[in-house]
Amino acid sequence: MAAEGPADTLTAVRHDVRPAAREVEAVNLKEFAAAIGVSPTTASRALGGYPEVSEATRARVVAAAARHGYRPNTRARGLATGRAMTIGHVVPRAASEELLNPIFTESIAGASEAYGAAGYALRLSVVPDADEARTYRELAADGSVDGVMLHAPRVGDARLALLDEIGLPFLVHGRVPGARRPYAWLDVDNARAFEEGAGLLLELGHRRIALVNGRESQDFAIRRRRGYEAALAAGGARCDPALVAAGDMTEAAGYRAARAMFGRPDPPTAFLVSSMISAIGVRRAIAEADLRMGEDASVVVFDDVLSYLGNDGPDETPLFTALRSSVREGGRLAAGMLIAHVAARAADPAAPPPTRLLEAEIIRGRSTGPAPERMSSRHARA
Amino acid sequence: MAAEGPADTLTAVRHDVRPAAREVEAVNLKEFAAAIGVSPTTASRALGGYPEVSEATRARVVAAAARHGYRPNTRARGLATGRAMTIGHVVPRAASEELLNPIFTESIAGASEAYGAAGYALRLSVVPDADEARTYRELAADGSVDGVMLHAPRVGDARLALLDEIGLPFLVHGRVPGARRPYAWLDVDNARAFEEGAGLLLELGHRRIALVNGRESQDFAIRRRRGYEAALAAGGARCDPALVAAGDMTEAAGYRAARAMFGRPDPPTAFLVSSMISAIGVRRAIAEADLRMGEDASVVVFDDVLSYLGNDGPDETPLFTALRSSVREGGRLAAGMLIAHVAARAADPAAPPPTRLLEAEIIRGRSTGPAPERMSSRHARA
DNA sequence: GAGCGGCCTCAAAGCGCTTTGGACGCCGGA
DNA sequence: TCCGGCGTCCAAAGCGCTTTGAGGCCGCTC
Repeated sequence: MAAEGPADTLTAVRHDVRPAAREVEAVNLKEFAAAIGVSPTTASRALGGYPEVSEATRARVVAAAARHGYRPNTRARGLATGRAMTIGHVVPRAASEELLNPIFTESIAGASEAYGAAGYALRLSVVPDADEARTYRELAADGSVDGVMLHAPRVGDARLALLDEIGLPFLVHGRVPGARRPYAWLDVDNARAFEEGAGLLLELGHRRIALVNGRESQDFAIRRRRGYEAALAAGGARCDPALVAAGDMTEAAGYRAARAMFGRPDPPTAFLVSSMISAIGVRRAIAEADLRMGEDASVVVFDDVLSYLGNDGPDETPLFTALRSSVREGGRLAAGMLIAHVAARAADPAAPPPTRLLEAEIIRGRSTGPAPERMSSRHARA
Repeated sequence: MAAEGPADTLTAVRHDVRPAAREVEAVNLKEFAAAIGVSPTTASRALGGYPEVSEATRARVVAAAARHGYRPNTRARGLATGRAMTIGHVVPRAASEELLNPIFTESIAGASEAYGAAGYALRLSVVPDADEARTYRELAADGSVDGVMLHAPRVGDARLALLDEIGLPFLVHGRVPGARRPYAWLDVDNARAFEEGAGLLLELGHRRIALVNGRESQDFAIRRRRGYEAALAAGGARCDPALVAAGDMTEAAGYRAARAMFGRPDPPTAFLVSSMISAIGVRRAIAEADLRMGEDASVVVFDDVLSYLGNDGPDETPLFTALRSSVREGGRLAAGMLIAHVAARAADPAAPPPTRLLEAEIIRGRSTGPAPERMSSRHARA
């Protein structure tokens, strides 16, 4: 069981590839069953939860397994059942270096938790960009995964067709605009969230509402703008292109966008911001313009709830008024759906792909307030 | 091969656990070999690169495999060879939520690249904190990994003893102070790096050098302080405890630490900072004190080269003078060492664990300059 | 007291691969 | 011409498990 077993003295190896020393390998079913005095069949069934064994026996076997530390060998089991009990996540290297990185990470962490709870494993591959398609093919060909999760969908994402072609079940965390066939996905209702956010600001009397968005090569950014526009239209507010920025979701970009808008003759009194990071930049611009956030300028932010990026103000109230939807929780839910989807497809290859739209929760923080009486500019308070 | 195979009409399933539909499964060795007119043995050997087949045959088989998209089934192969060809990374949930997160991610990404190149897979488990030990035991018991990588070592880390006990090969990315037995690790020479950094500042004439460090519950922080102290001692500079801060490596913490030091009667003229993020905070404090970085106050930073956190100044020169060591590259190297270690241990269970110390590279940026003539204080330039 | 479930065992057939021990054909050398 | 030897391939065992089919042994019920 431990490392001190007699060295196997593997002499005269014939090939390079050799069975590994047994060190890590644990007892096998036969030995385990013999040790507790049942047949391998019974032990297997007891552990597998099949109805053919009595409750008493099952309990005894399960207890013994826990005590002995016996677990059926994954590979043997997989070989027998035909299932890998593994979900793949493939991240192209370029993407792994982008700012999106924390989002990936967070989603994957959530998914991993869900897999663990369901007895699944997560296989992570960070691959050179050119190898992405090949990786999927290999994953399918050698049967090392039962399905894959797709992150950071792109417009007209080629991965969907590829995976359909090779018959590997998948689920997209996000949505793919322009997809040809139905596919499984889980997404946040970005349009609705931004519609609500803009609606809130309108209710507070704001008319000059800016949008500090992510790049529109990303599906969610497009949807967010649409929601924003819809709200403004519904509220009868004019939609000024000068108040819409789309760029990287960095502190610096948020700062620059907001500062530029403050420099205009008719500056915004409120901001709808696509990420917490950008919002910090917007806040900096507000402070620099000698305005007070929540009084002279309101901010509503979309908060992905990245775990190490809190939204806590000095007291209990959140700093920012936010549309909140946890990416990690999203990853967790997506994982559950994917597992179910894999099972459904195994039973019926024509099973329709599951989809789910999460609503962001709106929380009131200290960054929003009624629109200032008069259009405030950076000089208004002087 | 594709999804359109006739539905298997799996009727009257007896149990819940059922062989998955064959959709994803590819052709097997027997079929493949038959298709190209060789025996399974020959095909296997050709693909495996064994000397028993002629070059001509091998080429033919390999080409056919590429064309057919044939890859030996991972589980079957693993079962036969006794190797999982998989390395596990276990991340306790709490840790995954910490600020350390980006470091983890980056190291794992690097490792994944190396595994991929070596034909290994990475199995990632984010587990509830209480389940960490159990996870390792299970990983060993069901044979799903050949070894594990350890991140974020803690003082007297209990995982070493546990893994030794269950006989699972591992490698630590970092080092564990107070370890009882030799273990495999890869680490950056933090002491040397900070010694060099402080040395550079001393050479520039600085005597009041501050250290803005991470928490000393982390091994690297302790080593960094030691390096700093050693350099000061060697340079004959006094080591003022008021100029040493240890805390979270956040922008805010860096800012606060530097601001507090500037508020003292005898402020520092230079800073040695443990992370790029903190350095941004330090820079903010410098600006706020109406000083110029690189002139009135110098900064040397340890740069983990997180891919989405550049150190580029306006022109080609880096913004910060830095001790640079890429975490991602570290992960990559660590992965290679671990794979080799696993193989070595399989051949000889008593094989000594490999270790490696990486030297950080020092790069000159715009944040360092000669010590100001007179001790500058925030009022000196007024 | 025969019949019947319930629980369990045994034996065996795979899952798809690697690896061994042999066998087959073909070569050059004797 | 015959034979050893080499290059090549084959048949079969076995990795550890699940799953099936065929009973066997209980203790019940009727």
